[in-house]
Amino acid sequence: MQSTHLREHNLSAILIALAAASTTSTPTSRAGLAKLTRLTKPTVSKLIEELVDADLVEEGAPLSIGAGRPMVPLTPARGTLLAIGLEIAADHVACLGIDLAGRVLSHRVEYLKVTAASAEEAIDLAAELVGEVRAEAGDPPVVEVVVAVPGRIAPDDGRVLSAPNLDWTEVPLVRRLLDHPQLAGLTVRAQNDNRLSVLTEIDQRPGESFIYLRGSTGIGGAVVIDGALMTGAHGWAGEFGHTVIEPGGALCRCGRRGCLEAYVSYHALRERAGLGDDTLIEDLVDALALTRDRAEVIGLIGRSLGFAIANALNILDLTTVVLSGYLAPIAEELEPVVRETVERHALAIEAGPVLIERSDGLTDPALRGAARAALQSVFSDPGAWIGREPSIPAR
Amino acid sequence: MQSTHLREHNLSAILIALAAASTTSTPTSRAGLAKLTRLTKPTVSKLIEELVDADLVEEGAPLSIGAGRPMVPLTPARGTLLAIGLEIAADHVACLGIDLAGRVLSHRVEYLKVTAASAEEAIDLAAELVGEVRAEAGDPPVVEVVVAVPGRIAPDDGRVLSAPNLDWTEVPLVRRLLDHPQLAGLTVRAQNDNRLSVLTEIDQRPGESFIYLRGSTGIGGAVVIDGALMTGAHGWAGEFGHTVIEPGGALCRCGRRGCLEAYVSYHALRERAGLGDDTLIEDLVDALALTRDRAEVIGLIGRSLGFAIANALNILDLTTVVLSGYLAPIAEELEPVVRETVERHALAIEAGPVLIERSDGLTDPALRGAARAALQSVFSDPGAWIGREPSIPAR
DNA sequence: CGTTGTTAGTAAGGTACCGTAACTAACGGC
DNA sequence: GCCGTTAGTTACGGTACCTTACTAACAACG
Repeated sequence: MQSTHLREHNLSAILIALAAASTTSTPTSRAGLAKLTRLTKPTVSKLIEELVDADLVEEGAPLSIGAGRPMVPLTPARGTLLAIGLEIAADHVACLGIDLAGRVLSHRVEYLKVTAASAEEAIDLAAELVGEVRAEAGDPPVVEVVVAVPGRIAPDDGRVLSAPNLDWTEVPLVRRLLDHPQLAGLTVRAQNDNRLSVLTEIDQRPGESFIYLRGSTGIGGAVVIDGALMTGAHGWAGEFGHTVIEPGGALCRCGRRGCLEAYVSYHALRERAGLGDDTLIEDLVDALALTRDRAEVIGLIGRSLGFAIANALNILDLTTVVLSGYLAPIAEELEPVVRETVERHALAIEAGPVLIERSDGLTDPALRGAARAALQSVFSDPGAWIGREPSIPAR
Repeated sequence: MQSTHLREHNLSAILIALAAASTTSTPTSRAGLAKLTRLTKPTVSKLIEELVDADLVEEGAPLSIGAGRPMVPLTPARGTLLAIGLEIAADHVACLGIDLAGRVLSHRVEYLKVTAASAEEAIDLAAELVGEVRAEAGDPPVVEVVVAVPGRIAPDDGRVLSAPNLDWTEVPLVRRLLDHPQLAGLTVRAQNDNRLSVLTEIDQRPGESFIYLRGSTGIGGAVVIDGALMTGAHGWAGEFGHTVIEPGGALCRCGRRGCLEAYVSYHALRERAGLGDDTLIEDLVDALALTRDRAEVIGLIGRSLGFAIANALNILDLTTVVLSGYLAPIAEELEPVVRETVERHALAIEAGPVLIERSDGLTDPALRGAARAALQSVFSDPGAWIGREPSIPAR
C-alpha cells in the first residue's frame, strides 16, 4: 500500500463508521469516531474537516450529554449528493434518489406493462424519471445510477442477457440509458434485482452472515458473509431457485427437473392451484388457502424451502436465514415447518439453533438497494469527492 | 489504519509476494517485487534490507538475464525459522518441520494404533517427535505448532471434542501438548485434518476459487474463494459429507439418512461390499472392482458426488472442483460421470464448463497443511520477527 | 574495445500523514 | 466559584514513503 492510499483508507473508514453509527440514532462526535476507528482525535479532526468542507459531512448543533464539553454531532451530509436507483419491473418503472444519509430526496413511479411495450419505451421512461428526480432533488452532483432488472446481466457492459418477466433478451440497457441527455456523463450500472434487494437487507443487518431467500415470480437468493455479498464466478452465487430438491421431480422453467423454483415460486404455485394470472403475488398464499387447507400450503412451501436451506446451511455453515418477498409475511407460519425440515437434514444444527427470520420488509427493496449501491462509491473512495482528488492515478 | 501499520502491511505484502513468486521458480529481484507490490524501488529496498537482516529473506548470487545490470535474486530464508506441523491419525503420529521457503527441514513418523493406545500415549509421542524435529533442524526459533486431528475441535482452547477414528472425546490436546518440555512456551493450535489438507491444495492454486472434496474414512471438504478458506459460523463450511443426496436414503453414521458420506466414504463403500476392515483406503476402489463391475463402482461414486457437487455449485457459483484423498487417483475415471450428473442439475453450467480436477496429490496433505498453517503468522506479521517488534500494541 | 542503451539497485532530500503532548473550550456538580 | 470531565484544537515530532538523481553492471553493436 502506498502512503497516499493511507489517507483515502482512513477517510473511507471514518465515513463508513459515521454512516453506520448514524443509522443507530446515536449521535456521534469526532471523539466518538476516534474510538470507533482507533485513530487519534487530531487525525479524525483533520479528516472530518475535509469531509465537512467537501459537503460530505454535516455538523449539528452542540449537544450536551452529561458532564464535559458538549459534542458536535456529525452526520452524513443531507441533500448535497444524489445517488440514483432505477427499477424496471414487469408492471412499473421507478426511480429513487437518496443522499449520503440515505434520506429519500425524490421518488417517482410510473406504471407500465413492460412486456406489452418495447424495451425502448421502458428505457425512455426510465431516463425521463431520472431527469425528474434530479430536478426535484435540486440537481446536486450525481454519484452514480444503478438499475435493477429482473434478469441476467452481462457483468462487463450491462447488457441484459435475458429477463423473462420483461420479455427481454439481449437489450443493451446501460448503453441506451447513457444515450439520453438526463444521464449523459454519469456512471450507470445494471444489476439483478434480487441481488440488489439483498443490499437493503444488509443495511438492516450490518456485518451479519445469513442466507437470503426472496419469493417472487421466481425464487431469488443470496449469501451474505460478514456483511459482504458473495458473488461467485458469474455473480449469481446464492441463487437457490435452481437447487434440486427432488431428483426427477417437477419440470422447471429452466428445463431441468426438481428445482426449488418449480415448487414454491409464484408461477409454480399459481399454476398448480389453477389460479388466474391476475393473482397478485402478495395475495398468493391467501388465494391458495382458499383452494385447500392453509396448513397444507404452508407445509408444502416450508418443506421445500427447508430442504434447500438445509443443503445450503451444510455447505456454508451459517445459522441465519432471512425470508423476503412473498415469503416475508408468512415467515412466522413457515418457521416451524422449515425448522423441522432443516433440523432433520442439516449437520450445523449440532452447533446451535438455526434462526429463520423475516425480512424487515421495507417496500421496494430492489429499488432501495439500487440507490444504496449507487452510494457505495462515495463510501469506498471519499477522496474522489474532495477537491484534491488523486484517487485514480495515471498509469 | 494507523501509520505504524502501514509498514507492517507492506512488509507482509512483500514477503507474501516473494513467497508466491519463488514457488513459480521465477527468480525475483527487488525491482521485480516493486512491480508486483506497486511500491517504489527505494521502499522495497529498505524493507527488504530489514527482512534480510532479520534472516527472513536470503540474497542469492547476482544473476544476469538479458541486458542490464544483473539482478540479485531473493528467496525466503532457508533454515532460519522452523514451522512445525503435527498429525495424529488413526495409525500414526507424524511431525514435519519446514522453513520459510517451505523446505522440509525434518520429518518423523511413528506408527501407533492410536485407538488401541491412550490419548496420553499418543500425545507423549507427538511431543517427543517435536523434540526430535527441532533438534534435527538445528534448533532454530519455532514459529508455531499446528496439530492436525481427524475430528471436531473447539475453536477457543483446542480441545478435541470428538474424533471417532481415534476414539477420542473431550481430549484437551493443546493443553497437554504444552505441558511437555519440548513445546514449552510455544504457540500451539489444533485444527481439523481435512481443513488443513486444503491449505496444501491452496498452495498449489494460489488465488483460485474451488470446491475441495477429500475421500477418506469420511468425506471431508472445503470451499475456497480467491485463495481464502471459507470458515462459516463454526469452522466447518464445505463439509460436504453430510449433504443429503437421497432423502430418506441410507443410514449415515451421523444418525440422519441419505448423506453423501453414507454412500461414498471408505467405511460405507467397504461395508456395503462386505470387504474386511484391513482393506487400505488407497486400495479401496481396486478391491471394489473385484466384487463387481468397475464401471458400476465408478458410476455409483460419480453420481453421488455429482449430485452433491451440483448443489454446491448452484449455491456458490464456482467452476472448479478438486478431488483429493482416495478420489484423486480415480479423478479422471470419475470425471465424465460427475460431469454428466452435474450438468444435469447445475445452473452454473450455462456459464461455461465445470472443471473437475485431481489434487496434485502430494503425500500427507494434512501434515503439510499443518506445517504450512504454522508458517502463516510470519507472513501476516513479519514485523514481529524483526528486532523492532511493535506488532501488538498495549491496550 | 569503447560507446550506447538497458536494467538493478542506492542515496539524499522532501513530503504527507499520523501520533503525542499539551492546551483551550464548555459543560455539570458540589 | 472551583473542580472534574469530556470535546476538540494546536504545535511539534516521527515515521514511512516518494521523487529525483545517481551509480553499478551487464549486452549489443560497430
